[in-house]
Amino acid sequence: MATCACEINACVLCEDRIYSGLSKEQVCHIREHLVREMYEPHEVLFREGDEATSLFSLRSGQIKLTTSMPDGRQQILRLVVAGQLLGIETFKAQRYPFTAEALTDVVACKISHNDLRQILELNPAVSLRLIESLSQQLDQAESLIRDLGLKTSLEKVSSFLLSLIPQRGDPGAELPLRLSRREIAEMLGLTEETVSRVMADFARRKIIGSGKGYIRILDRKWLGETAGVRNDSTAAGLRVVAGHS
Amino acid sequence: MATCACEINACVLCEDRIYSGLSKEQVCHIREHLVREMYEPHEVLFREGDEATSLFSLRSGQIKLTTSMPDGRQQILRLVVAGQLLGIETFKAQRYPFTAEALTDVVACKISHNDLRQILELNPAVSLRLIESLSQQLDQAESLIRDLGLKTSLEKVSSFLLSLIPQRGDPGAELPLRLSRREIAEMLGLTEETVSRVMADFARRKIIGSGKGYIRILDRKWLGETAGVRNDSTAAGLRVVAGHS
DNA sequence: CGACACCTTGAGTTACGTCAAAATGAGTGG
DNA sequence: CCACTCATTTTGACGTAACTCAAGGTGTCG
Repeated sequence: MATCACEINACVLCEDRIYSGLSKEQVCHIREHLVREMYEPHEVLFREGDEATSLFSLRSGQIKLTTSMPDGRQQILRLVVAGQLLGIETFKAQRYPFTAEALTDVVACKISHNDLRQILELNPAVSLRLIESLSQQLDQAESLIRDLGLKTSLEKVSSFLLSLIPQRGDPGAELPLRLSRREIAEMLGLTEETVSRVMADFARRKIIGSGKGYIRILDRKWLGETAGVRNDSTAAGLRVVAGHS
Repeated sequence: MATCACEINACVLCEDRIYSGLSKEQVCHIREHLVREMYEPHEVLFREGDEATSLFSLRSGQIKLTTSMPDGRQQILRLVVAGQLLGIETFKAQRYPFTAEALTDVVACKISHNDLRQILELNPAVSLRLIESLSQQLDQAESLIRDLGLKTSLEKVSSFLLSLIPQRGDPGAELPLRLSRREIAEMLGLTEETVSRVMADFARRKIIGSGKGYIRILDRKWLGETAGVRNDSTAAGLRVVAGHS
């Protein structure tokens, strides 16, 4: 146990509990495959099109995944937060389909596809966790598709703001906002000017309070209705329930 | 064995090869969990918001997954083709986040989450296949996000048309087009009028040839450039795949 | 202090949506 | 076969949400 290269316990691949049933030697053997890496804000983990041999599990910090067109237009595909995986898309593919850039200080575990494959064959519990993580990511991606495909700028920004609310914790508290207007725009398929206008409007109407680096949700109900959300319990999924024949 | 309820061999969960290493009794035991179901065009497998207990593996046909806003706006999230899974998003969640509707005659295998969980614990190989399938779906979803977020109507339709080209087979051949203009629009975040105009324009410029129920790609290179396809990979997102039965 | 990145606001433009009407085609029944 | 309906597609004229371009404001850091 003491000889493990990766002794941390805060990411999908590192958690103790998924190794129940394995001997300490086996656990160490697995953990030896994990390489711990650190990044600074704006540091790039890899670029779209780079050859992909590994995937990451984010221990702490935040990462944005972006894709861009030849002329420079950029789209944020996902924000990766602590505990989530990153790059499983490449489990079969050879190249990263997006660029990964740290938004904050980041600690991540890196593991090669081959090593992961080995681990999965050894331990079904890890597979289950991986499948759950992937399902959640897919769900999230579909939610973004919904936002991009059929919402107005007002609705998009509302959805975005709601997604900032943590699952647990005081919903009325100040929420840290790490993304610039430009980045919010790149996430929602808008321009930074439009995002700025909408948020200024929301602030004027006391729907949100905003300061530098943070925002505060003042009228969650209104945001929910505007975003087209029916069931307001979840913040991650932004579930839309159909009422329609 | 001969007593298997599901003797077919054309979906992720049914393939022989993933059961290598298991006894015939075990394979039968697994397959007993699979329920084979058939659907007609326009038949709905389940609706957004329905309680989710099962997932499906599509044996043949095509299914569209849609989500809608309270006022009726609709977005197609994905087209499911033979061999793909459907509804793993609900592996943890309780409700389907989209409506699934058959576009053609459909044969699918249905399995409950619990049964699947049991199978996965028994057999790591099935997990691997599932993870690969999920990775591919995620990749596809991200590609659609990219199209929706940063492309113009021209670029969107180009991407879509390119996605119709089957991986194998004559690229210049007539491609069956099962989707209506409205459905293409719902996929691309456009209106049916815009799709109609763009496609009429393409036809006038001899970029495609179009007839009822099919289209023919005449200038693939131009479409690729317009869609902003990166040189070494094809657009994964709007992969529809020409149907066969 | 100046340099620089970020945000806001305004005025003018445009890509796409909306509304409306006509054209086309498939299905049905006489 | 034609006559009918009904859904889909096309085309046109017009409106508008969001983009573009431009300028000015605000905060941060060396």
